[in-house]
Amino acid sequence: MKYREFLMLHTLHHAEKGPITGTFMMKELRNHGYKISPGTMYPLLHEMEIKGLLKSRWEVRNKKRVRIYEITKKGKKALEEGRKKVAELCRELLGE
Amino acid sequence: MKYREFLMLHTLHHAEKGPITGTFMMKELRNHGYKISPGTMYPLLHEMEIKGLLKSRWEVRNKKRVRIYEITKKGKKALEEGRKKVAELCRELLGE
DNA sequence: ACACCGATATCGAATTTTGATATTATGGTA
DNA sequence: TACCATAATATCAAAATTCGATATCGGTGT
Repeated sequence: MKYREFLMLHTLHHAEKGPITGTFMMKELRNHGYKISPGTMYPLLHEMEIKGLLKSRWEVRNKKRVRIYEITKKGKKALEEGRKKVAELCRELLGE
Repeated sequence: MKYREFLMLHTLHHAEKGPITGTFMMKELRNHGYKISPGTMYPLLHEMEIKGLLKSRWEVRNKKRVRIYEITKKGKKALEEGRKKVAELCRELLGE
């Protein structure tokens, strides 16, 4: 499980709760100690859409045009898989 | 928390249980789904020694000369810090 | 129409990882 | 002793990834 997968996992986690945008995710990740640059975030979201984990549409929010991403069925599956890996990681590093 | 920090954390985790070597850690990480090349592993161990998280010595095992790494007091502290971060990660992604 | 603002997109530079290859010491053989 | 095979460690150029400054794009107010 590489770094980029963790970023995807976080993204899916938030997308599961509700629609997300690029700036929202950057702030959210920042709050959890992940300083992600736009040059990583936007291509990441795009890649996730290509992979079918998210689907996007344009929308106007706060008088700004933003791209809204929503999680797909495939994305939810990937999220569950990712959670299993994190659970394993916890068992491994934090004990049973 | 970047990828390299996760690798360090895993390494400290194993070093806490007992002395480790480069090849041992590569195999161990492989078993947990992290495919690390020697070009990452050895410089990582060296960096960790420079940072004072591990200390090393040469030893002969199975008729081969290996570098043995042991965790230091500073390494144990770093391990605890890392575990806290993983625990946060789990709470965040897996729920309370 | 125009300027400003903020979200998204882009891309060359900087950083990190890879993986093939080199180095090194050991044990065995002659 | 000299030489070879083996395996662990070390190295480094190439590939992959991330950064971050800059560009683009559309909405809003004047």
